[in-house]
This record gives sequence, C-alpha cells and structure tokens, in this order.
Amino acid sequence: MPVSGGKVQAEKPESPEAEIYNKIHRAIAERRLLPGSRLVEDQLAEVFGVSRMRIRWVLQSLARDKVVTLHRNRGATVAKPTVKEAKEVFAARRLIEGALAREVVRATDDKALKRLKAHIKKEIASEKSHDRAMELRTSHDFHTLLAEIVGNSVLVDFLQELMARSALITAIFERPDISVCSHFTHSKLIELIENRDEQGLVDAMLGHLNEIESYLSLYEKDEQPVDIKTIFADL
Amino acid sequence: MPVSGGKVQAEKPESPEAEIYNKIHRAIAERRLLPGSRLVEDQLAEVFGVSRMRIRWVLQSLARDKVVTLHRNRGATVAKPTVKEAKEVFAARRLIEGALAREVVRATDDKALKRLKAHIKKEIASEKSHDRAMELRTSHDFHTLLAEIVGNSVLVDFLQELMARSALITAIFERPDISVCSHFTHSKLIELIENRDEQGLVDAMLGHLNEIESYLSLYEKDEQPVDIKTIFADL
DNA sequence: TTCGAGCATATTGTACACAATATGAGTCTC
DNA sequence: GAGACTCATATTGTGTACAATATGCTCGAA
Repeated sequence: MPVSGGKVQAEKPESPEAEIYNKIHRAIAERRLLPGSRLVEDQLAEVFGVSRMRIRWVLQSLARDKVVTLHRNRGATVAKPTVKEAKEVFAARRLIEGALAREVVRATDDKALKRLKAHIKKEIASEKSHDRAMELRTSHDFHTLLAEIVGNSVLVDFLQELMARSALITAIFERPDISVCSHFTHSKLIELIENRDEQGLVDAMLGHLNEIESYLSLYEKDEQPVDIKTIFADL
Repeated sequence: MPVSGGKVQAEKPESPEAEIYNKIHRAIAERRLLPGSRLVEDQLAEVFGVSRMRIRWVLQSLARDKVVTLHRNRGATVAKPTVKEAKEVFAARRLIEGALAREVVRATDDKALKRLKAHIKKEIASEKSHDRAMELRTSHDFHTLLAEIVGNSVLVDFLQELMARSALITAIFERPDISVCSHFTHSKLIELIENRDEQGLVDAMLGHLNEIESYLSLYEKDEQPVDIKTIFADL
C-alpha cells in the first residue's frame, strides 16, 4: 500500500492512504495539530474509518518527512523540532533557495510570471480572509512555486519537505508579538524576477529568509527533547 | 517499527529493519542489485529470515528514498531512473553542491582537513583493491562528507539521497568505455579547500559534476518507463 | 493459426488476534 | 511518609490467515 502521492500534496486521492496522509499533513502544516500532540493509532483509525494498519503506514510516511516522530513502543507524536534543527533547516533553506533564485530568473517566462502573479492574488485573498491556516499555506506555497518554475522535481520535493518543517518550526518558536505579512515581500521578489535582476533576487531572498528566522525566538524553551544521557555522559 | 536509521546508513544495527534496509540499500548502491530487478517479498523474507511484514516496511522505506519503485499489486523493483530524472538529479546536485562548496571553505578547520585527507587515502585504497563496490561507495561518500563538514544534518540527508540516486543513474547510463577515477579530482578539490579558494572550489565542483554527467549517455535507451497512455493520448 | 475467454498460479494487500512493552496507580513495607 | 514493588491498562508490535489482484497459460472456437 504505497502512499502514492509521496510527500507531495496530490489533489486527487489516488489511494486512501494518500488521502489520509494529506489530511494529517495539512492539519500539521496549518497548525491545527500542534508539535508534541500524540497521534494514537486507534483513534486515527476510527476517525478515518480505516484499519490500524493503514494508519501505521501513513504514520511511517509522515515520519519519513520529519513531521511526526515515532517513539518505539510509545507511538507517534507531531514532531517538535529542536532549536538546532530549526537553525539547520533555515541554513539549508538559505543555501538552496538562494541558489535557486538565480535559476528562477533564468527559467521565468511569461507563463511563469503569470503563475507568480496569480499566486500573489491568492496570498492577498487569504490574508484578507483571516484564515490563518490558508494564509500559512499560500505563503509557503510561494517558495515551492519557485522550484516548480525552475522545473526540477527533485528540488520541488526538497523544498516541500523544508516548508513542512518550517511550518512546525514557526509553530513552536514564533514570537506572539510579531505577525509576518509576507505577500508584500513576495511581491517585491517577483518584481526582481521580472527585472531579471539575478543578484538582487538572491540578496532579497536571503534577506527574506533571515527576516523570517529573526522573527523566531530560537533559544531553548522548556524541556525540549534534551537527551539526558548525552548531558551526563562525562560523569 | 521505525526503520530507525532513516535513510542514513547507520553503522550499528539498531533494529533488525534498519539492518535489512542497509543491506538492500548497499546492494543497490554498489550495483549488486541492478535497476529493474524484482524484489519479491517472500524471497527477501526467507533470505533475511524475517516475516514478510518486516520486508514490506523496509521496501516502503526504500521506496520513499527513491531507490525502489513500488507497483500497486505487482511488487517492488529496484528503481530505474529515467533520463529526465537523471538530469534533474544532476541539476539538483550542481545547485546544492555548488552552494555547499562555499560553506565548506568557511567551515573547514584542521580537524575537517584531516578527515578529508583520511578519506582520500580510503579512496586510493579502494581503487587499488579493484573492489568496484567499495570504490563506488567511497567515491560517493566524499560528497556527503562535505555536507558533514558543514555540519548541517538536513543537507547531509539530502546529499545522501542524491548520492544513492546517482548510483542508480550511473548504473544505468554509464558508458562502458569510460572509467571515472575520482580520487585525483577529489584531491584537487581538497587542495582548493586548503587554500581557502572559495570561487575556485565552486567552479571545480561544478566542473567535477559536469564531468561525471558527461560520462553518461543520457538519452532514452530501451523501453524506459514510458507512459503508454500519455503517448497515445491524442489518438 | 489467431483470437478470446476463463482458469491457474504467483504475488501482493488487509484485517485480525494476540504478544510485547511502557506507564502510572495502587499497595505494602520500613 | 518515602521508597520500591506489583499489577492494571492503554498502546504499540508482529505473525498469520485469507482476500484481492495481476499475469500468463490452456483450451476451444472461428
């Protein structure tokens, strides 16, 4: 029973597993399921009206994408990234999205530009609607859209994974006092693309990512997954 | 039963699944199992002396790492990348490894340099031994080693996936007349790292990747996974 | 001989029952 | 009352039996 969509959010439910996968994945990405929440197999099986085996399969897939964590004999929880992990994800994003920016300028044609502009409209609409879930999703989709424009499905997959993890990270480390209004920044990026300003776009993208990261409070909060054994290894 | 090692080739067998995963993964990466080979669950179960369920989990894990393809109701085969996929993997590698090169120069200290030089020794040894499998592995490990030096586990994971896929791609599209002797090129890269020549390293890395790709015959060979439906869609 | 239908076989897909495990509550002792 | 021990319960882990499916073969008819 392959979760046929893989990590990609397929529009049409190719297999029942893929559908469940998407539902849970979205619930997590849109923060209806918060980091640390337990995901009990029986409960999910009942909710989705399928057998436990199916759920286990889906949980396995989600774990692969690092949005849930499996604890041997103790079940699954929504992943709770550490500060270290958060920093690594952002570093990876800067590296990949920075390099991607150059390619985007090269790859963008009229059709692509249309898609980009259409996307901004969606972002504005979701910000107006005050639907936080959709707001987050469209904002994240902008970043994967760039990979799509470059036309490299390997990179699309990577970006998709990074964005899902970013969603979790934001959920944990977001400072309540700041709200990121991204459509404006994204519009500026599109402008640079339209002007074929390669270096400008790269810089702006890196700036954008740094800004997002700076809006987080990336220091250890509560009893994060600290590994006791490691801490007392030298005693 | 999480395949605890994930896609990382763990040294110590944390769980029986992880061990099986590693064995199959290595068999594929080292080309003892060639693209297209069928992987029948019962057979594998018998070989490894475990139940079929265990094998299914492992196959699922391998599928998500794109080294195995699952066909609904028809079982698993070793993945057989298409030309398109091959080109995308190499494009992704250029993008990521190119950008990584800059970071490597920054991140390399004495300890890292030692690791790099030790690795070269390994490469030379395996080339001498004429053990094609080990030769391939050490050569590929060099590239993930760079990510390790930068110290970003997210990138290490990406690189590992890309290298596994590259192994498959090479297996399919390699031209029999050319043998890549990589340790020499890799040594030159290390030299550039030692000299802190950022731009030089980036260029050399891109050159290296282009060279590898150019040694492949990236045109459609036999009856690659062509989708009949798509081809005759307009009839 | 060619085509198709139906059957045989090999293989994968799924559910279920039970085993293993972790955790917390309750109990007993000192 | 503090600590350790046992047991109850909730939950996950695993093997097995059986159902579903795909594929190739056989056989019969045109």
